[in-house]
Amino acid sequence: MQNNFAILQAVASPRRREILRLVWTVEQSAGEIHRAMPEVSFGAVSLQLRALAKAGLVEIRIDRQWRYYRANQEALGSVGAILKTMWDDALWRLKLMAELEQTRRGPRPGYRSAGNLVNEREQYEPAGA
Amino acid sequence: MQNNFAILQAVASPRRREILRLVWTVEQSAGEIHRAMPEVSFGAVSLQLRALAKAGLVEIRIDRQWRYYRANQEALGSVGAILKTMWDDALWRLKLMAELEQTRRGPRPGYRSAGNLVNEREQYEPAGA
DNA sequence: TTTTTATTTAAGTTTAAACTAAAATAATTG
DNA sequence: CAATTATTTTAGTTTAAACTTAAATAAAAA
Repeated sequence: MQNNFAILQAVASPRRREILRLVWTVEQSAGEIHRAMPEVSFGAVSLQLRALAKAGLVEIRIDRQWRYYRANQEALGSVGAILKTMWDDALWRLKLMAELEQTRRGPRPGYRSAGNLVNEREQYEPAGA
Repeated sequence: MQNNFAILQAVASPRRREILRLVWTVEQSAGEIHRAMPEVSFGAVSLQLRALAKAGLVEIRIDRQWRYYRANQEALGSVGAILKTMWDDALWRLKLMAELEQTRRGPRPGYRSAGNLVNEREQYEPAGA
């Protein structure tokens, strides 16, 4: 059976969660993972990958001189579902913030500068409403 | 909304999980909690309680000079379900081990010492099977 | 075989968490 | 108010995790 303690322990680290997210649906080599997080050394990435492997949370496929890592979603069990929710929430929040930024940027719709219409008011309702 | 990161972080510590288990269904004062884990100092218990409170995982009811702590199961969300599963599993495992111990301890069923029946063989199947 | 590419591992350092002991706070009782 | 009880908070220490750099391993290409 899965060792839930080890899973919670492993998943408590933001760095390891970041790695898990990167290899959640696609396998990636340690080098590719490192390129996605250059703020940390290659060695650190390798060590965290080892920690994840020790907890059984990533699977490794060896091909020539490369080792491809991939999240073991089954091993993560319900903890995996929590991670997915967290990531989806974060994405949703980013999207919402981007939209708010959009409405804040530039003059309000219908604003005229030197007599010229700068920001045409969009027609939100269908024409024949 | 609940901060899942903080929850995972808080729940990664065995000590904090132990405290959560103690106050899962009944409220307990810091002193009572400490009496249940005397291997650690009172101060340490208090600090972990503060950490749990900061993450919103315990609620506090103040009555005179006592502060009663209780797990906030709602705040824990799906992480709470994982904890409960862990604890139930551990209990189940302990029970199983105790049973195995039982069968190992003493003479095998039906053994006779100096002509006397020492360990009566139990009737596992219903009489009329 | 030397060089390149990919990665791990070891040694040592930095940083953060957990802990202890003791002082501080706070309500209660005599 | 002094003493008691319950608990928190502070200061300093211990322990463990995360990290960096560099050496080691290993497969592949020149």
